[in-house]
Amino acid sequence: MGRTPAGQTRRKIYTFVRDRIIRGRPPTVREVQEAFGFRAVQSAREHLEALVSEGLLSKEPGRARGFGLPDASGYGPPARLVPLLGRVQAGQLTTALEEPDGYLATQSRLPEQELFALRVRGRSMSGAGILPGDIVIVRRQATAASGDTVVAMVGDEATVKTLKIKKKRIELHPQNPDFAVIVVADSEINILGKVVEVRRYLEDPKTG
Amino acid sequence: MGRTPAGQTRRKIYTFVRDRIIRGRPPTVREVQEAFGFRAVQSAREHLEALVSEGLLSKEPGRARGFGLPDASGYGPPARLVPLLGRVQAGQLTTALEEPDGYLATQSRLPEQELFALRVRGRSMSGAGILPGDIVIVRRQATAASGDTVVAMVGDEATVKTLKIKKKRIELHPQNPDFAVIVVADSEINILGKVVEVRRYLEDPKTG
DNA sequence: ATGGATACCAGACAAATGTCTGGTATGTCA
DNA sequence: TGACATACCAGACATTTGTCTGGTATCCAT
Repeated sequence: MGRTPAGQTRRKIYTFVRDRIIRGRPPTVREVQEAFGFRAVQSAREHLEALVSEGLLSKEPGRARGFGLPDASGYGPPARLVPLLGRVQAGQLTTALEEPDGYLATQSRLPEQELFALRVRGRSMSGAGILPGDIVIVRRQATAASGDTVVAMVGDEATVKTLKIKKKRIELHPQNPDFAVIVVADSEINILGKVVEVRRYLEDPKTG
Repeated sequence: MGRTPAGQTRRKIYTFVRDRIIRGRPPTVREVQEAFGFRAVQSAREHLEALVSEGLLSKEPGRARGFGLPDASGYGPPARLVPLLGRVQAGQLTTALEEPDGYLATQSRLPEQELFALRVRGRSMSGAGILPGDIVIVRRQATAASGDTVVAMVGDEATVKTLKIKKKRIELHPQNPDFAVIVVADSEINILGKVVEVRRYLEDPKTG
């Protein structure tokens, strides 16, 4: 019946669908139909197919709620959750991973198992903008390049430091003049991973 | 046939389903069945229903891919995307919001429209651990409390500062001795919002 | 005006998916 | 041992959902 200017409804349908996907469940064709007051399923379907042709949506034909966001859409890969660990003590990483304090949404393409998040204690990295209470997201790896910010075991607890590789030894540099450089033989270093992201929540992220 | 120790398979199914929801589309009962090698749909169904009873999953009966993550699950609300703006110039916030540089996954419960993200320029907030290139996530609001980290218009560009409310005037404090405090009459202040989160990507978040 | 494109509609069919009934085997515990 | 719960299976049915065919109305450019 009535007719909408070209592209207007289309755009709204796109935002609607995208929002639903991000929230965890794409809409069915009929849900789109109802949300926009179409009297025919086909109307919704045509818009949706058009959005797929434009590359704004992807879809798996024949499957219920088959729409998705294409990887190359600039909206980032689908989010996934990374376990947040309160603290990690000697040899306890695997155990800690099984009982996380919570989960953080990230957009990393890495397998979930390769990432974890850790709450920072102490001011030893303040000079690098990593403050107590901040959360670092870490990619698990046993080695790292000189200059990388890493999580390593120092004594019996995991700490964040800047890695410096020297000829015969390895140094863990704090970024704060009040703390001392830690020097270890390269056979003794125990690197848990490399920091790929730092986060700071200035208010409760759940309520805020 | 074979039988698995109590709860083991159940736990794996939970992780599987949760992961799929976060990625944007919950599995069907039959997808769970196949993923775990059940020879009957009902087996998968029983596990799923049990997870709902335990409160680990929510579901809408009768609907395709009807499972979801309960809000109170501790895994945070479903992720949603916040638009990332490269820079904001005078009066351009609304325009900028329509053409974001990308999107970031967050777990905020706030409506999507109330949040935006901004890339930080300059070292004026280094003392607060906010470095150039960092991303701040901002809740849109025209006022804020003294001491809050805010995004405000200074000249014709948005900048991040600490807000101090004095008797008759408002001060925007940098956190860096090299920068000067900005003093404005409280009628002239133009606050875009309050910083609720700071992020720093130490390697390319898409490849990393 | 006319052909084409867009936006929408009505009704149906078929596949995907949720749900159900009734069963077997294995473990736990009184 | 027997009652009970758990884990699983086989096969079917009903609903939801994707898909299709054929149509009307409006706008635009030629």
